[in-house]
Amino acid sequence: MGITTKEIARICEVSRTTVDRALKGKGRISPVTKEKILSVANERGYRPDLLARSLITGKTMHIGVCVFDIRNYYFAEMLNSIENRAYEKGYFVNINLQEEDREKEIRIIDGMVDHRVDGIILCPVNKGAEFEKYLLSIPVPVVVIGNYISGRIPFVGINEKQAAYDAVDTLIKKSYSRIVFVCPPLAFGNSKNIYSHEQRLSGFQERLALEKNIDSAVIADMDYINSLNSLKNELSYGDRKTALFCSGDVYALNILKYFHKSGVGVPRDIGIMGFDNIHILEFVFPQLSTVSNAVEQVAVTAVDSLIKRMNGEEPENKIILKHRVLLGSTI
Amino acid sequence: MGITTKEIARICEVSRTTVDRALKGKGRISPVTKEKILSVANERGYRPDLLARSLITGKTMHIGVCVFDIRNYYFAEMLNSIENRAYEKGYFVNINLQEEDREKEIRIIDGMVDHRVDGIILCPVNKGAEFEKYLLSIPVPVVVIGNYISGRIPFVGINEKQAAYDAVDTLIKKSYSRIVFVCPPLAFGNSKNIYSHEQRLSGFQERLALEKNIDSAVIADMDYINSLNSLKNELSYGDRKTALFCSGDVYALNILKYFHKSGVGVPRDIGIMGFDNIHILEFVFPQLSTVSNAVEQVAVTAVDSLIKRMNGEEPENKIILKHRVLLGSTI
DNA sequence: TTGAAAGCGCTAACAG
DNA sequence: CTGTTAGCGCTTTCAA
Repeated sequence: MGITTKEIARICEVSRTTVDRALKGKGRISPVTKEKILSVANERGYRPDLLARSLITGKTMHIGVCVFDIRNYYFAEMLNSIENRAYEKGYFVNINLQEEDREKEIRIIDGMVDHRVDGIILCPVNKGAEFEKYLLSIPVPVVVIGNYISGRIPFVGINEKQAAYDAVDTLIKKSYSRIVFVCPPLAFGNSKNIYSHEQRLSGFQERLALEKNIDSAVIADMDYINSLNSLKNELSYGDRKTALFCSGDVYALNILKYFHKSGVGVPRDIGIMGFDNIHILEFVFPQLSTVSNAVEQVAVTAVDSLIKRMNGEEPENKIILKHRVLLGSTI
Repeated sequence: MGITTKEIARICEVSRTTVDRALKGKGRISPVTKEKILSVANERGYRPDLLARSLITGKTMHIGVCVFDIRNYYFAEMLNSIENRAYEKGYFVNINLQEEDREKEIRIIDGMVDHRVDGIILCPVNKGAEFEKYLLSIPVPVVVIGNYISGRIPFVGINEKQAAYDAVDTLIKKSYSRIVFVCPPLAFGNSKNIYSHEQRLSGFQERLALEKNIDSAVIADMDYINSLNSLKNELSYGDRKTALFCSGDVYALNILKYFHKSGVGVPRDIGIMGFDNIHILEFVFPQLSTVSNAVEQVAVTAVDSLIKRMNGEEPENKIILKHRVLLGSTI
C-alpha cells in the first residue's frame, strides 16, 4: 500500500520506535525529530496498517452483526442504530445476513470470529442447547437481540409475552369479542428460532384465558399467500366483533392490502393490530395500531452492553426494555 | 484466542510448514502425519487467524460500503443486495453510514482503507475535483453508485436524466398540462453531491422544453415540512390538470400523506409521480406511479465490477442499467 | 516428504 | 530522549 513506519525510520535516520512515538504523540521525543518525522509521514501519506496493529493488540475495533436480512424494515432500523452507536464509540461494523439459514448463520459467526471481530451482535435463527453451547464456546462476547436463546446468553429485548398480553388487553377493552392471532408457521419452531412469535402467542393466550366470552383462534401460516383467503372467513362472524392480532407489522400490512383490494373495511368490518411499529407505518393508511418494540433502544443498548463485555465488565445478562401499545385507527 | 499452528506443530512434533500443508491439504505430505495434525487441530478447535493471513496475502476479503443511512429504504435494499452478492463471492461487508456529513465520509473511507478492505462501494455525499483526486489517490478500487463523481471514477447506475425525461413524457401523454418538479434543496448542490436530483431536474426541463403549452414549476425544498403547505396552491390551478413529479418516492409518500389528511384526492385533484420504486410502495394506496431505478441490479453489478477491479481487470468505467417508468394509480 | 528462515507492519518491554 | 530486541500468527521461498 503506502509507506510504512520502517521506511519513514530509514528516511529520517531514526529507529522505528522513535517514528512510532512521533506518530502517537506520546513518550519523550525531541521536537525537532518529531517535526521531521511528522512532515515526512504527512508528505508521503503515511497511514497505519490497522491489520498489523490488531494482530498485536488483539483488538480489531470491529463489531460483527448477523441478522436475518435487511429488506425487513425492522432489521434495517436496528442495523442503522447499531451502526450509529458503534461509530460513536469508535467501532466499525461488519454486517452479515443469514437469511434464516441455520448453517449459514454458523458459517457467518465462525467467519466473523476468524476475522477477529471484538464482539458479536446476533439475531439468531438457531436455537437450543447445542447452539447455546456453541455460542458459549466462542472466544468473543456475544449479545443476542430479537430471539432469546437462554439465560446464559446475554440478551437485550422487550418482554414479548407481556407486550402481546397488553395488546390483547387493549383489543378486549375495545370490546372485540373474537380475537385471532396471526403469525408465521409455528411448526418451524422445531428447526428455527421463532421465540418472539411463540412468546407473543403465549401472551395472547394468557390474556384470553382470563375471559369467558371471547372467541379466539390462531392462524399460523402467514408465510403463505393463500392463507390470506382464509381471513375472509373471519368476516362471517357477523355477530362477533373480530380483530386480527398480527405478530409482525408486515403481516398486518399484507392483510390490510388484501382487505383494501377486496373492499373490506378496517376497522369497520374487522380490526387489525400489528407488532413492531416499523417506520413505514407512517405512510400507510389507515394508521395501523401496533406495539412498539423499541428497536432503536434495543440496538443501542445491545451495542453498549457488548462494549462493556469487550472491556471485561459483566453487565446484566438479560436487559428488558419497555414496549408500548400504540393506538392507530385500525381497531 | 484458540490454538495456533505453532502449538499444533509443537504437539505433533513437526514444523509449522508441515502443519500448514496438512491444514491446506496441498503439497506432499504423508497421510499419517497429516491425519495426526488434522485430528489435533480438530480436537483443539483450531481456527486460522485471518488477520495474520491478510497481513501477508494483502487481502482481507472485505468490501467496504459507505452510504447515507439505511433508514432510507433505498439504501436498505441496496445494502441487502450488496451483502448477498458479496457473500456469494466469498467476501465480507463492512458497512458505514456517513449521514450526509462530508467530513465523516472521508473519515470513514480512510478508516476502511486503514483496515485494508479490498475494495469500496460508495454512494458519495462529497463531489468535485478535490474529492475526485482523493478517490483516485486511494490504494484500493472504488466503485460509486447513486451519485456520479466523474468519468474517472467507476460508476454504476441508471441514466437519471433520461429516466426523468421519460417520466415527464408519461405525464404529458396522460394530458397533464402543468407539471411541478419536487425535490430537495438544490442550493445544497454547492456543498453536497445531489447529482441524481440535478440530473432528474435536467431531464424534466429538457422534456418540457419540447412543449409550448405546458406550465411547469420547481419546488426545491422538500426537506422542510412547511413546504407541504405550498403544495395546496397547486390545486388552485383549476383549469390546468396538474401533476407533481417527485424526485424520490419518500417525498411523494409524504405528499400523499399530507393530501390524504387534507382530503385532497389523488389523482382526482392532482397527479403524483415518484422516483425510486422502493419496496414499501407495495403497502401504500393509492399505488404510486414511479420510476424503477433498478437498485438491486445496480448493487449486484457494483459488487461484480468491484471484484473485477480487485482482480486487476478493468471493466467499463461507467455502467448504465435500464430504468423503467411504472404506472400506478396516482396519475 | 519435511524443515529452516525470513518477513508482513506494527507494538511493547527494556535498556541505554 | 532514542534504540534494540522480540514477537503477534501466518505464508512463502528455498533447501534438505
